[in-house]
Amino acid sequence: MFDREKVISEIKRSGIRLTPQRRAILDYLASTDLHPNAQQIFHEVQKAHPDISLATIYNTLKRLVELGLLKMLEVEPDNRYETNLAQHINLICDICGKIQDMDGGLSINSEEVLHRCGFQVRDSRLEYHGVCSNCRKGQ
Amino acid sequence: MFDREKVISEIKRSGIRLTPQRRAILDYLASTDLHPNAQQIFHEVQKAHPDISLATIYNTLKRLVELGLLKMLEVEPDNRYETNLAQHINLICDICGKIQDMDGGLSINSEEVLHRCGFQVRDSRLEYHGVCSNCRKGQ
DNA sequence: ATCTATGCAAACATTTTGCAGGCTG
DNA sequence: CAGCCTGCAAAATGTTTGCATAGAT
Repeated sequence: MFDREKVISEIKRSGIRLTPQRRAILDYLASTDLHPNAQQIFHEVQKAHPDISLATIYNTLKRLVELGLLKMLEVEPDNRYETNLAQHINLICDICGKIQDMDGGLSINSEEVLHRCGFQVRDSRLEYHGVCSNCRKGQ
Repeated sequence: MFDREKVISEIKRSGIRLTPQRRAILDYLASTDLHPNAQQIFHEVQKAHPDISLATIYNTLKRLVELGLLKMLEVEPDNRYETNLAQHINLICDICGKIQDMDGGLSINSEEVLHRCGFQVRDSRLEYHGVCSNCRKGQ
């Protein structure tokens, strides 16, 4: 899901510094598929780095997104981060907010979009909103 | 794209009040496919209603979304609103922020998602991010 | 006449930024 | 040892809320 070693070597290659705080953030991201938000990452990383600040979390996440090593999901009430860079569909539960990945893509391809709309596709963002299996039980 | 008359009758049926401000907001939404944000709607409606407040814009938009008459696109830096309720893909330009619609959907259907992931799909949100035709010219 | 909607301003919450000092490479 | 990164706090910004009054039904 998130090859910590590969990401670290990519960071070194890019020239940005690998601090203990950034290592801890990467460790957490490599360990979860919860699509956490900044606060969750903050609380988790705080366990090992009690002095870390939220600003460092945000700065690091921004860098990782810029480097293309992390994807930010712009969902309410606050952004979530995912490490799965392969094309997939995010299943987002309207009840509990859980996000799970489902492999799959679109039938329409980039060339067709370029031809039909003159739009050059660089990235896709595919979401299904609904009710997850857990929340369906409770209803 | 947005049947103003149908939306108005739906509003009346639902019991929420149809004020001049709300009419003006609906008129603007029916007239554009710009996928405007709250500020743009505010500025546009201000032309006819100089005293309208941003809070009224937000309240009305929220009501319309709750009624299912409008869709909110959770994009940075601020949310956009779209009146096209049919299944389609939003083409979002990374350069200028323009959003255009492209008809089309996913090859995977709801029953398959339910079967594969136990997830009950209620809505989809499909976006392609890239560069629109206008911004491609300038590059 | 009732009760929701409005406008105003303050409140909120997430994210960003400025700065002095610390640590990576 | 140069310069990026950190933590802290303040700022910025989109959105929500509280309240008294106006207005739709």
